Amino acid sequence: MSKSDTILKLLQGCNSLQRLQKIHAHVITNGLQHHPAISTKLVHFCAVSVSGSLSYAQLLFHHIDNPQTQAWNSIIRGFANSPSPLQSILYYNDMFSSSVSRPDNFTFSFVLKACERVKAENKCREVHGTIIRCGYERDVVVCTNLVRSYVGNGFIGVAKKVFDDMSERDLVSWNSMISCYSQAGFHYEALKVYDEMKNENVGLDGFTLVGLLSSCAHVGALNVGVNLHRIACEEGFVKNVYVGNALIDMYAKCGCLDDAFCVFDSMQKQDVFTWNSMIVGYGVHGHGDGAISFFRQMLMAGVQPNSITFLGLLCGCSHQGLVEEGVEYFHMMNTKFNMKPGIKHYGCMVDLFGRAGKLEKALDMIGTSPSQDDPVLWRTLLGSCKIHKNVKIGEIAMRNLVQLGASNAGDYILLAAIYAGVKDTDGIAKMRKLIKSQGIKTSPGWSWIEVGDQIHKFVVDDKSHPDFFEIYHKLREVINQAALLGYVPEESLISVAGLITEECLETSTSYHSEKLAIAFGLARTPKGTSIRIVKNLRVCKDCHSFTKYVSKAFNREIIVRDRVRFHHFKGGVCSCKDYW
DNA sequence: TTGCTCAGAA
Repeated sequence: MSKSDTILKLLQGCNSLQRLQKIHAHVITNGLQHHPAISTKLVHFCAVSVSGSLSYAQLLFHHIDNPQTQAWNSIIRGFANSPSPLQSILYYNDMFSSSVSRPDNFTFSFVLKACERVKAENKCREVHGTIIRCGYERDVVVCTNLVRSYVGNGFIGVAKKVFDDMSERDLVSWNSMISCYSQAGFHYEALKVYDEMKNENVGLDGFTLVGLLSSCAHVGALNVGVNLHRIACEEGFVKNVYVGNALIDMYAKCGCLDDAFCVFDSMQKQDVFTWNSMIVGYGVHGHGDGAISFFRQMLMAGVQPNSITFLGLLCGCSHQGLVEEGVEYFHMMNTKFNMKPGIKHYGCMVDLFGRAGKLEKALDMIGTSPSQDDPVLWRTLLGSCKIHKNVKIGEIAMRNLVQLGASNAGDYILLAAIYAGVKDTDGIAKMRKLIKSQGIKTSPGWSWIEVGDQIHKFVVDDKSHPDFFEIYHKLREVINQAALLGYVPEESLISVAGLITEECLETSTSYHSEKLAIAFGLARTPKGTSIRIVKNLRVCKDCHSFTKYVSKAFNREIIVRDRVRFHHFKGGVCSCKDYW
């Protein structure tokens, strides 16, 4: 066996950096440092292996006279997955300007990963052009990476076009499209991709299920989620811990804590994600005690909590008014678990004190937080001032938001509602004028409803639904039925001292998105079944009252998940006891 | 030597 063959063999069995350095020394003493296959292997090991070292890979790489494509690929790949992915793009540029070696399908896949991670949108487009010029636009892996890179850079439409134009799409391509949509917040689109996927006979796996379940959780698509759960059982994916965790999250976010627990209980292995999904689930439902109980069990099971565990706990304490417990866990982070509370934990504490009416303490909390420049903290405080009708601190919060240049329509509406709460008509007029004169934009309100396995989305005064004529007809009938039981529509916004939402600003008519969704639900679902609505904004006072009457008039349970919490309407009353 | 997965207050 020749010396170079011996060294190549040694390299194959190499499993640590120290061992590699010894082999490297051996390479040098034998004068083989310019042997192409050896130097390429050395660089590959250092750049890609978990026990490698990128800086050592760089050192080796710069000693190669004319690095071959494979060596370039290793260094580009290594940096693409490293904490400094920009380096990967710089090496890619170098390859074009200073090397005779040409990029191949691997090079493009790796550099696209780097573009995705550093948000290099222009580079992503440029690489796309090069891919076409070099004739790799039919490579399924390259195109899948291109889709991911475009989504990661915010070009959702371009990504979908690349995906649609792919000559071949395998299961990973479909999974990537779904998970990209899901992670970018395009949940409705993610579920639509699944509909397309079903016609293509590519099957599905754990990755598919996790992406889809995550989108179901976000939009509250329980029927689709339950269907996926059934498929997961049939196809043997329920043992996959990622799938189990995604199922727990889906059930919890759809308001079915019992089903979430069933999944939790049936899992053979529970990791920190599993426990967190339960704790957060109980937390967002306002069951602080449930979250605490799971937290204790988690510690007994020997699972180490992390920062999200505490967010779930603090959120639960805040919604249930468990101030003392919340304070205890906030301190415990530092004293017992050596974790520094982040800005989001401070946000929970501001909410905890604020909700409980301890507004001065909430204000102090912002003072001690790592950043007083975070608009979210001040906005949380403003929300608490609305609940407790505190004009003084409300104005302080607003002043800070304005100074930070972060005030939005929602904030002015909150302050207007605070003025309305104390019947300060001048204050209300001031807010109304500000909103009008500054042309402050509201975020558009929408409501989803799931009927069968389809999701129907409505906006205020929506006329885009193919059956809108029928829906409006039904809504008028529903309003009449509700009126027979005593429902009186609230006339206009700010003049009433009630809950005013952004949606109220958009229109003065009574056709808010959730009313349309409710009318549609009544028309399209069997009598006696529950109707589930998901909203992106808070429920307004008028819609809340309307939904109570509808639940009684039509003998239906109506479950509304708004931006902050769940409302379960049944027999004319709501689970929030009109306090939200 | 390529590509895809789970948790968060307001």
